Amino acid sequence: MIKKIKGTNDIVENTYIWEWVEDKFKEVAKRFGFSEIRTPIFEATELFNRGVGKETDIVQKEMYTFEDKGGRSITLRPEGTAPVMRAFVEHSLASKGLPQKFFYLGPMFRYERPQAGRLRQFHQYGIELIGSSLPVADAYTILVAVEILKAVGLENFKLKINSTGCQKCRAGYKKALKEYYRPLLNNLCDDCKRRYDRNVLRLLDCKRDAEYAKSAPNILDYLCDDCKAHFNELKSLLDTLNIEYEVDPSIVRGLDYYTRTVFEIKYPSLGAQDAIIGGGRYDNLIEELGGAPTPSVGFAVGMERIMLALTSEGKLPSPRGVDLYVVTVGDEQRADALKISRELSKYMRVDIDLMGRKLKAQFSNASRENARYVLVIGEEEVKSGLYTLKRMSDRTQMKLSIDEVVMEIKGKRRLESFEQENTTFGS
RNA sequence: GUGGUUGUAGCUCAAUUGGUAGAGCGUCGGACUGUGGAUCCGGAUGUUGCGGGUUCGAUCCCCGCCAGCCACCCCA
Repeated sequence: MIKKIKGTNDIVENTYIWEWVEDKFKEVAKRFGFSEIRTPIFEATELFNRGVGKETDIVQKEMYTFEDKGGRSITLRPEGTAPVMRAFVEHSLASKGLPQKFFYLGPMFRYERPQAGRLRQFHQYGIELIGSSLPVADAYTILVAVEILKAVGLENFKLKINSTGCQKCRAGYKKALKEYYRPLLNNLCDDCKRRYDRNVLRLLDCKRDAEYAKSAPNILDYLCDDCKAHFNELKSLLDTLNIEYEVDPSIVRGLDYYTRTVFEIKYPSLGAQDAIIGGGRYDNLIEELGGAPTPSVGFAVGMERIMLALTSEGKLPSPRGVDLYVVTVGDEQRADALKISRELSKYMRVDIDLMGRKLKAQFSNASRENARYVLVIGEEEVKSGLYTLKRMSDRTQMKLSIDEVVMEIKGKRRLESFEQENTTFGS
């Protein structure tokens, strides 16, 4: 048997839940003035080297990179921001006026050891607010993130924010960090020893050496006046919105493009993979990709993790069945049933027996599919043009013309000519 | 990539110191000849994850691989 590739997933019985979540997300984003952007699933490798950063784990060890037949180095997108920014630059979208607000939704690829909530092909939903450096843009972005979680019914999440400063103040902070860690170097784990030279900031979120991080210098003490003012205003805007947050100086995030604001939303009961939303500000990214300097903010939501959170909270929607299941008494009515199904499918969701089952089995099938009504077609019905319609919830039956069937099911009005039988079968 | 753990029917799980598989649920059919979720009865389905090894004999022991899960790394 050929099986799915490690770290991938078939979404088969839960597609309706995915649709529901995706619809909520799209709806919220649109309500806040964002419109959808769709970029390719693969890009030139160089985009991520430059955009995400050569020293990040994503680029170092997690990318699905291959050479195509033309000898180009191609990479399956590991995240959504760099491609959106590439498209922004490529289509000169700045000329359409700023800000530009986009949302995206789709599969991302990272070569990692799979776990619950961590797949090699996973799905992210994200938004990008391009063009504004004001703290109100950060607040707006965080607001949308929170609204999205609320829209799907999630409440037990925690927002953590931090500022990583700009290039100016970060330089001073990095220096202070190095000084702090230098005497401790021998006690650090191997990874941290490596990080010391490559990216000192990363030392802060190491779980093994978390003790040292506690008393390390705090980035917030090193922010320049502009960055400090930016961060303070963001906090006061969040306060105004009554959005609860915790300032956590250990949040540095693994992508190199972040400047100033970074934030994470965690859902603590998920275990090790508890980050359901991650985002922040990237004021240098577009310039890095060859565009004019354009500040941006955004975030990404992990769809699989949202699903896990919804499941653990029991907030899953129930599947919607068909409105009407068409049933035939004998084989002779099959053609009529087909014609009637075609007609009624113009007005409602319809299903029909395709297995040649007996009447009883057809009814079982209708209930299993949560059909609201069953339309019985037998000899009498075909002859009279009045069909037996059964409302499954209370087993009420009535004899109706096709027009009347539509009106009953669509619930528009009740006709005088309805001939209620009120018969109940079975039980 | 590192460490640990698990892998039996579609699903959840059984199988006494190694003697070559069973239950519940589901599915299909019947009791019910034009009526569903209940009840009763009956049928079907497994190369016990894959490949080797030890053994007279392996679901059980050993090795390798694959996959899931947990933690690390890191992140959504």
